[in-house]
Amino acid sequence: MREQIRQLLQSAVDHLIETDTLPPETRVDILVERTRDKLHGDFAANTAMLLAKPARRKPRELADALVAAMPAHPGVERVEIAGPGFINFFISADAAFQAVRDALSDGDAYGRGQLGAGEKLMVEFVSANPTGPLHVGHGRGAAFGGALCNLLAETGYNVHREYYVNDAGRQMDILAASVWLRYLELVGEAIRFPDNGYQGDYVRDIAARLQQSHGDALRHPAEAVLANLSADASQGGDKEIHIDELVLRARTLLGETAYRRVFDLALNTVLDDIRDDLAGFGVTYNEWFSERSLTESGAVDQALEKLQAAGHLYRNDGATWFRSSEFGDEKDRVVRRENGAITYFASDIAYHLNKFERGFDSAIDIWGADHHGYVPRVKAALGACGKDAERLDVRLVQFAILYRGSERVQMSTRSGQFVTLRELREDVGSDAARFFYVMRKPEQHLDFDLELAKSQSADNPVYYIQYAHARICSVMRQLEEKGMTWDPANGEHRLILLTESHEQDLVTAIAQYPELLENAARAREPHQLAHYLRELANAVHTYYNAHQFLVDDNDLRDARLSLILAARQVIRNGLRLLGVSAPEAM
RNA sequence: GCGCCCGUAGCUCAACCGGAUAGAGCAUCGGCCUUCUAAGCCGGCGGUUGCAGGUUCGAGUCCUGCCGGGCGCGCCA
Repeated sequence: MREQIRQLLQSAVDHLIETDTLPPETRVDILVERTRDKLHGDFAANTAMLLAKPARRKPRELADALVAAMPAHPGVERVEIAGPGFINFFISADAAFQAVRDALSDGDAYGRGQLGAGEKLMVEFVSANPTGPLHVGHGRGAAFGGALCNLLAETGYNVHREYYVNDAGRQMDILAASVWLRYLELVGEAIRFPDNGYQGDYVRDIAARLQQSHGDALRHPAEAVLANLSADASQGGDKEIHIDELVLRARTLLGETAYRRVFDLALNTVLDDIRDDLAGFGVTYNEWFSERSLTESGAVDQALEKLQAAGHLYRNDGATWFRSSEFGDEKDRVVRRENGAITYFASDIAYHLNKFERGFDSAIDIWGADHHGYVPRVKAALGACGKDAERLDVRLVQFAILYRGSERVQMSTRSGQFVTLRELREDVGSDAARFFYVMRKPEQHLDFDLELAKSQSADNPVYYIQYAHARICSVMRQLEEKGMTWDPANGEHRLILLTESHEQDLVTAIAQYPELLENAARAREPHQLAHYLRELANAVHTYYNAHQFLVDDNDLRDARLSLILAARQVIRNGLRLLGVSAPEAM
């Protein structure tokens, strides 16, 4: 309906241009909005006000002309001009009820749209380093990314969900070394665990698996492991140098083959855990893309050669730098260190080039907000390689700040002090967690009070919405128990009997759903859907309390049941996009 | 110091590319269960949208400058 009204206005504008009421070449974005106040009708357009300036005429005068030039439409009952020049549209009851019929006939497909027009879009999200379990900070990225992907897919984008696995970096080496040191402890060596090693219990678990599969085969005497190491931080030294020496020691003593076994066991164990965790959270991927595959295939070298050939690299202090400052970054960045190792940034350049070379029309990256300084350099690299950096859309998600009561919970993967996503799911459930995460717009800091989420989880708005769904299911069970029936065909014919204001409100809410999805997808804001569902649930609960559905009058009962079943369908569809279940009973 | 994000009711947050009288939940006060699930509904209280300018027919929304909070500024990832 909104689109039809937009077209009516467009033809009116065209007509005014043809008749010279408006100057030729007049361009205006015709925006049709839902009204906030029923007195203003169902839809409103500000077109006349926007045209006032180029036309040098008063808005209300133009509104009159637009209305006069507008073709008739059976769904539009009347049009009014109000306020400073709004054109308000009142749609017919029958046109409004069409949404109810659509929701019932389209079922799970109700709300789907063509905004994306099949655009091939890659969304990369979470992509946490596989050096430990996901924590609650990653949970927000997972919930947001998962919901956004669903939303975009529902509105006509061809969405590819991807997790970038950082399986090639120094952090992974530190994890492998940490596992090996814990293994040495298990087999009886008196080693000293480094300050900068991974401290979590999962490291010991992986070490135990290593012992199960390899016995004593990877054992080396503690003296050999610890010999001639520089001081650790707590010994007055540099923890980074210390840990790098330990990694090197592990590679040397174990040899490359055995070291790779330890490394891969650590990687695969953590990755399996992450995969399982996300699946349990309702988040799945089309592809887990390996960083190592980029280095091993030579893609990173090729990317650097490409930059080199274009003259965007230079050497300074023994390192190789990318002239990113010429592409909008605040300063140049190192891509190859003095010791010859490529930087994380270099493989990220290769990865982002790879995204476009794989044929995606555009890409969305979802990052933690602490990486915001990274955006300009990645876009700079794309630009320097001749790609359109505008096709990369980086969405930053602010941190979820955890509280236990009023006390802030400090988290660090390295120290092993964090609340895992798995713990959160077990405590508050996936439904509540996913909804809570996605309720706020991503750039808003999220205060996540664990005590509140656990102790008062019934207050979580997700239950309010689920309850509306369950109540409708319950009505249908009661229908059967009372020996009554619902005739869908008759219900559709009798919708005109739904004249109560609560019924009108619910009809409007149902009709709004496809438009809402489009708005939310365009803005990349799944939280709009969460808020919409709350309002829809409110309309259901209000209606439920005000009117009896299982009445003796067959026609009225059929009509009312059709309405609430349409509402149930929308709740179900919306919750599905958010990754939240729609229980039939609570 | 520079950059990005945020600042709206006591608290947590909405407000659809700028639009009509800034809305919800929680908290608080008061009503509604012999009737389809009270995890619900209805009503009251609660606002100089951080401050000061500017642009506009119109600003919570855009621009400038302050104030306050968060994050980032590495040959780490």
